[in-house]
Amino acid sequence: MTPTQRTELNYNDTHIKQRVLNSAKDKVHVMSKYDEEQTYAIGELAREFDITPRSIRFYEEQGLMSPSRTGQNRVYLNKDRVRLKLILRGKRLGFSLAEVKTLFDMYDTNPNSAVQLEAMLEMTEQKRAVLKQQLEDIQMLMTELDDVEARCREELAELKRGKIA
Amino acid sequence: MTPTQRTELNYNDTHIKQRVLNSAKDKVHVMSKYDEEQTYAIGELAREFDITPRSIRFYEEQGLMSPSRTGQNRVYLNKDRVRLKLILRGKRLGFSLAEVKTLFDMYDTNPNSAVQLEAMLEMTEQKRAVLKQQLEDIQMLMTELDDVEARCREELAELKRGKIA
DNA sequence: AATGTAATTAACGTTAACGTAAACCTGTAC
DNA sequence: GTACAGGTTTACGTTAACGTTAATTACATT
Repeated sequence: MTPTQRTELNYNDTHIKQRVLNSAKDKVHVMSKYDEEQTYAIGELAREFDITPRSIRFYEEQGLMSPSRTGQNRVYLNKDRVRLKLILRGKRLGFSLAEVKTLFDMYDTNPNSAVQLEAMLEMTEQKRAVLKQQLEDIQMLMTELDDVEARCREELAELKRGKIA
Repeated sequence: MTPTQRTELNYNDTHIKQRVLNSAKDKVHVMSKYDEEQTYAIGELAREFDITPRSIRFYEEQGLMSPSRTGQNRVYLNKDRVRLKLILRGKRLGFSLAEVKTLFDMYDTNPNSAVQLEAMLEMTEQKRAVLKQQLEDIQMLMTELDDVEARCREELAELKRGKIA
């Protein structure tokens, strides 16, 4: 509903993902001054992603994020911000919050179990099928939009040439 | 949610449909044998598209379709079936029924007004933007799925070689 | 005549994803 | 000190898109 106003800043997340992956493993990680992480307040994130603080708190309540605290105030790190971004992307694709959560849970879980891995593979297969269907739908709708637009422009042209009016 | 268990038995109902059509007792129009349109009962459409009759009635209640009647029973023609298909496609793409309705309304409205045409063009532009965003999202998600899947397969292979377990 | 199958309207119930209001704390600006 | 901008929890309200009886009708088969 709200106008899309953000399409950039997608490439440098590769770093972040790396770090997420790493910091997941080594709990012994010692921070140097140079990788002191940036923090965000709930309002900042809300503004950045054009949602309300209420939504962010709701996602937490549903077990999709768990930011740290300063006293009783929530403090978000980069990994939280990435999570939020993933949540919103999932939503845009029509995933429910519950589905996003199970994806997160699988991703977070120790993947060194064959069962887990098999489950994960099955899940990705399913999603892939859904995505493929959506792609087809989108393409059909696009060409339909092309048609409609073409007809519109044509009729407009005729109107302007006074042929009808 | 319900497992798809029916894709056949759509052709041999023609008898029943014939009778339904005839008992409709055309007001003036006399049909030749060659332009008799196929008709569908609500249950048939429901089965074909794997939804419930309730949903179809709901779409009608929301002004998205207006099938004809035989007595108090709904009778669907091909155009209604097409409409239904469009509704479902819209839904798969994340459109609300209200949005689908406005699209239908615009499409149905006499397009010989410049205002209407301009509005239509604007609308298609907006939708196109949304679709473009969805395409990007889907592509990103696809490659992410690829990554996850690759990692899974790799770890599985290691497991089987007994390197870990 | 009785049974079964598919349809109908009417109306209340349900779930997801928040919105909204109330009542509260808390650090900084003036 | 006080105003205020931001944060907090708790809890009830809301909307979309149906689900789910219930009570009734009509046609077909046995």
